[in-house]
Amino acid sequence: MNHAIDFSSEKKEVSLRVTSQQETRKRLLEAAHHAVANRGYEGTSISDIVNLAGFTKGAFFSNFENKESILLELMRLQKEEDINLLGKLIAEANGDIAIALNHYIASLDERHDCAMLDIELQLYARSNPTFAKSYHALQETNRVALGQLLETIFAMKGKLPPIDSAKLADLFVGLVQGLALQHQPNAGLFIHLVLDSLMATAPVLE
Amino acid sequence: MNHAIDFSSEKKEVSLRVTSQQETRKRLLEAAHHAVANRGYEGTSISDIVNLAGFTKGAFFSNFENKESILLELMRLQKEEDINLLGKLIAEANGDIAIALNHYIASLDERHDCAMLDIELQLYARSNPTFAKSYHALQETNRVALGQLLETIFAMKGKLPPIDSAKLADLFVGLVQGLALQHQPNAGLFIHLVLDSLMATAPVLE
Amino acid sequence: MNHAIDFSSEKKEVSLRVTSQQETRKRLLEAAHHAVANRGYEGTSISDIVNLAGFTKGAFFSNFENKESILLELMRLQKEEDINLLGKLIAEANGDIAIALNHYIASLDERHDCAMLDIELQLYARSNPTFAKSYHALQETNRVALGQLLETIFAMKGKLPPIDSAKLADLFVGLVQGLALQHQPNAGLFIHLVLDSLMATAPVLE
Amino acid sequence: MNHAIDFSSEKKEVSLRVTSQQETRKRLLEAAHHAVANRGYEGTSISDIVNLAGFTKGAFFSNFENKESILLELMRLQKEEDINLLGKLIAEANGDIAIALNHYIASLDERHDCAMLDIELQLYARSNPTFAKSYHALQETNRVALGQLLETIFAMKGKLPPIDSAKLADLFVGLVQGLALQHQPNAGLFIHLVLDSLMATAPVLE
DNA sequence: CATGAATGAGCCTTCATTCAT
DNA sequence: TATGAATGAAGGCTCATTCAT
Repeated sequence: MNHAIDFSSEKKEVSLRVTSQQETRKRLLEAAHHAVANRGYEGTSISDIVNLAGFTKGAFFSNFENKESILLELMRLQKEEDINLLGKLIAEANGDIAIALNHYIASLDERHDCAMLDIELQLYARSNPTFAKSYHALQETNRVALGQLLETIFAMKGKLPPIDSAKLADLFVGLVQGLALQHQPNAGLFIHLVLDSLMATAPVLE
Repeated sequence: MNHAIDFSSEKKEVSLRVTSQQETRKRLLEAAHHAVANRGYEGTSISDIVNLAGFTKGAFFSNFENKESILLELMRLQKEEDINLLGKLIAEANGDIAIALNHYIASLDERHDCAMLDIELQLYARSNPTFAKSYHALQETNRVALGQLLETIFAMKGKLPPIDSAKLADLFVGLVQGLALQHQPNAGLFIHLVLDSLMATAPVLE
Repeated sequence: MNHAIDFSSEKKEVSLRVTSQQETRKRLLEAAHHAVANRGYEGTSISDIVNLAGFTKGAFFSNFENKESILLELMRLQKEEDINLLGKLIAEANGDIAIALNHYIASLDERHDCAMLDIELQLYARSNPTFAKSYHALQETNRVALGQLLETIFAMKGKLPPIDSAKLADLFVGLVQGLALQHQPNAGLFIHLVLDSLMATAPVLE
Repeated sequence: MNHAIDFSSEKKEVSLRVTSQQETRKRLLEAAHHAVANRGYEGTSISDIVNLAGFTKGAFFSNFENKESILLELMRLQKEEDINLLGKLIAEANGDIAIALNHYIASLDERHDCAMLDIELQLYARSNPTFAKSYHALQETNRVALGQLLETIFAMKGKLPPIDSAKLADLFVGLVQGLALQHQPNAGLFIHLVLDSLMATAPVLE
């Protein structure tokens, strides 16, 4: 589920290859994801995106209304993917929720671009109330789901989270983003450490 | 030590007042600090800065070589201030290091602009290796100081940090930045919660 | 002979109906006529035209070589129609040429789009000598016909036009276009007023 | 009062010459006047204007907020000039109003660019209600002044205008613009012809 | 023939930077 | 030193045109 793209493909190959619009759109989104995660929204020009994707500017505007709209789309995909990933990991864990969490944390390291994109989305939301509204609405879904997952894990150990589960999710997300910002190589380890000690010191359930 | 500026001062007053070059420079830096923290580096134009400071573009280029150099200066001041603040709190705590930490955490909420600026500095470092080098060098000093402070606090409770003290500082800083990014109102509380549980579960010293 | 088009027809109906190429071409021309008359040549995009006509861009380029060529065609049709209208009115007037002129003037109000298109054609001719040549050639035919009509009318009142009949036509056309430009609601009245007073003060024939 | 500019000056000379901002603004306005009159508003790019004036695009935006605003300014100047010219001619005529009118008509031939600009302004007003409002407000002043002038001239011959004086002005302006559109070399003559015959056939005053 | 995605030139505009004052 | 007009390189976006389907 890593977003690193193989940008080795040449423009020539691209124009020879039959690219359906869906394919074009997907490639533009991938390129935008990569570029925005690495250079920021303002630091990424539409030229950057289309060059990375192997297209020209016109292709961008055939697929997106304007620069902001690709960020909105990126946000939707990102949040959707986040939620789906969490759901899938829980489902696959077959009841062993701890495994789901382990996998989720492990995936965070592999999805550094996603964390950076999320930071950019958050920053962009400052300057755009409409965008902020969409962002926070989607974020809320994720927050609740993650909160429930964490609460369940606490419960499995017979513990009650020390704070409201949604707030616990906030703390978790904050930690994840802050560590991503530092390119912290030990992010997963740190997160485990924090969660484990929070769990160890949490009050016993009932 | 809050960077909120009083922008109520009128341009007229400014030109009447004799503004030494030092004063001009300081005001430009304050304005830049505020603007960059709130709108990002790319989102802040030199016009924004000089308007906020009550000057014109010429004043900017009389005091700074270019746009990037004001960010470098901002970074130096920011890191210097961070280190000084920590030192001062420790000194003022009169041996009760825990109080120093409490004050430091309490100050984080009041210094949201600083946290946001730090995030911007971190992001800008991505695109500029020279800048990155300066940034990380200064950051390292802070990291070590903070690490030692944390280690001392653990020691006072007879505990050994579960990870290397510098890494503990990384974790701390990551958490602080991540929560700032969210405008998390419970940031201080969350940080205390994490530190307390880490301390509680840490191995006993010796 | 008004060019207002019924744009209520839906795209769906269009694609169900078998549209011969002639039909497609005609609809595109009508749409272009309307759009150019109301928004100007530069202000009308090919998208505007095809949307108005219920087609897509491909249809446009299947029927016209480029954007300019539809204007050329529009010009041909416009001038042809002008001439035919004049001829028809004269024929229908059954010898009473004054009635023909009255009808012609009355028709001007109904053909505001045509007058506006003519203005656009005239303006476009500035920037395109080839186009200008075609335009003026066709215009000349009309000018002569109109001049003869006016001369005949003067003659019926026993008068000689105060200026060369072709120039009289220029004056007439100028007045018509200038009033169209203003969306002058009294255009017909003004034209009659001018013609009548010119006729009243014209020298007696022979 | 002709707007034809000497564009022979080279860019080099310009940058050597001390150009005050007022001078720059004036040159840009002259260039825009010329370009818009000859190529239309849509057909004139900001590049065209600044090249003609011997500046770069940045100079344009240092002097005008955007492309539309230079047109607004052009309109103000144009209408102001129109009104002033009329006023001046009347004043200079020393009671012989007919001379004022003669001069006014004579000036029309020399101010072809102004007539063409006015046509562009009129056309642009179609697509911009705000602009249209300003335009028509200014136009109204001119219309009334011109109407009174015409009425006075009729009165001097002991005649009453056959239509309301403001409408007479509309007719006059319409004729002027229509003839300008054709680049009619005999415009002045035609206008005199029309006015004279209208006057000759007008009802006697009282 | 018609579709509509992609191209690419060109447009309006912003903004860091220069420089004469 | 501070001013602010002018520069010039990008950037976002539009649109006539092409072409595979």
